[in-house]
Amino acid sequence: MYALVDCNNFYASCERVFQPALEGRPVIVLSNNDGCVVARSQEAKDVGIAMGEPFFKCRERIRRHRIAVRSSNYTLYEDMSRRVVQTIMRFIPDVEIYSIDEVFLDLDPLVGRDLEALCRTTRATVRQWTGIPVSVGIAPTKTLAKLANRIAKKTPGTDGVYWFPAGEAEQARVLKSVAIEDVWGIGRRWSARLHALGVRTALDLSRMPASEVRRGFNIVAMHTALELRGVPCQELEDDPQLRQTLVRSRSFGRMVSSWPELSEAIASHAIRAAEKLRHENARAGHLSVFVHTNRFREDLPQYGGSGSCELLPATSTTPVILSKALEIGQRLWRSGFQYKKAGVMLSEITRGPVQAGLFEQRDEQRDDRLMGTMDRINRKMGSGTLRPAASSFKPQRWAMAQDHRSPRYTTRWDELPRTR
DNA sequence: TCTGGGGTCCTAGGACCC
DNA sequence: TCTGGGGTCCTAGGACCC
Repeated sequence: MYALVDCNNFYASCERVFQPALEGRPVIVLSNNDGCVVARSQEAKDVGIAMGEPFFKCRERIRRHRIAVRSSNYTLYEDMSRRVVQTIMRFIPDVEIYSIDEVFLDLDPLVGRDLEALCRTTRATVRQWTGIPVSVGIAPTKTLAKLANRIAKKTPGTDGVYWFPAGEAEQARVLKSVAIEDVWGIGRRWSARLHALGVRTALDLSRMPASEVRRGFNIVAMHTALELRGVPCQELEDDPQLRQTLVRSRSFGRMVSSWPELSEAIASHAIRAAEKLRHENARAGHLSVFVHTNRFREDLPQYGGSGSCELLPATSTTPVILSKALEIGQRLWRSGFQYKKAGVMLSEITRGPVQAGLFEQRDEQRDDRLMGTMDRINRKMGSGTLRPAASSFKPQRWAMAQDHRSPRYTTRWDELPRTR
């Protein structure tokens, strides 16, 4: 048996924990750069603010409905997420952290106990200790736990916890109530194709022959269909694997065209990517860099490109990654374009011993000591205290717009919440 | 004027091997 | 008229997720 715990309107709920005056009011949270709406309180959903809607297109409705607007504050959300998981683990220790606001739980080791009561206690405690409301779905497969969670959220009588029923007739009734596009793993494209085949609900998909799903779509879709029938195809992944890629990229607050400005943006992404890599105790064997213009500005000339190189030996040393990223960036840069976005991607990520390069001159142990020292100083004195000169020292034109950010209440001494 | 960022997995096809 | 059989690796593109 699996449970899925999903935080309700997570980012909006985080904002409310520290500003209770927002309770009962519509709240939205914007993406990086204050570009799009990425989270909405129930009240904001009710007045028709869509997920992913560009901010500038809903300004009028925001004013009319007195919607509270926040820039995204990932420092706060990540810390709140950690607190929610820790609280859950007090009750149910076998967890898979699926996303910033979702956790799968393995209930099998607790069999014999009153699982529903346990889930209700967990839910109430998370609310009490962190302030975050969550919903819980319980079912024999992950796909059904997702579906059950959705029902827990939408059905007032469930009080936030829903157990997928055991009886066949009852199961069919529930599956029939879920539209195919609301099934986990079925996106827009596949929904359209399934509709064309007359498959409109979760029940319809569960009744399709597995071989037909396999042939018409792929093995992932087949697993989804089987899981809807109660056949588990995905296990709990409680041992986090090493990531495969690490990307740092941003749209610019304003477009830039000069190489010095573009290079600063690339430099800051390379620096942050290398830091993140070291934080995960890993190294990368491949680096790529991309830049592109604003695709929405059809009146302007468009250009985009990417380039890459091997990192041999695999490394997490900032100066190495930075200088190679800038070399690639310089090759990509063309004058006469207005750039909107740049990014750096690290891949072939490994941990542990690395294959040395035959002709490499660098002293890697010295590099590691230097980076370790730099990271420790930055941890103690504040991020960016020590940094390469290639990054900028002043707020720049390309810096991210973030006009509505709340304080980092839980991670900065000078931003602690105050009672008055 | 303003349009996010970060991930995973699968498949098909081409290049190459013996 | 008929033109082998069995593999691996890489990449691009397409799907999905939050």
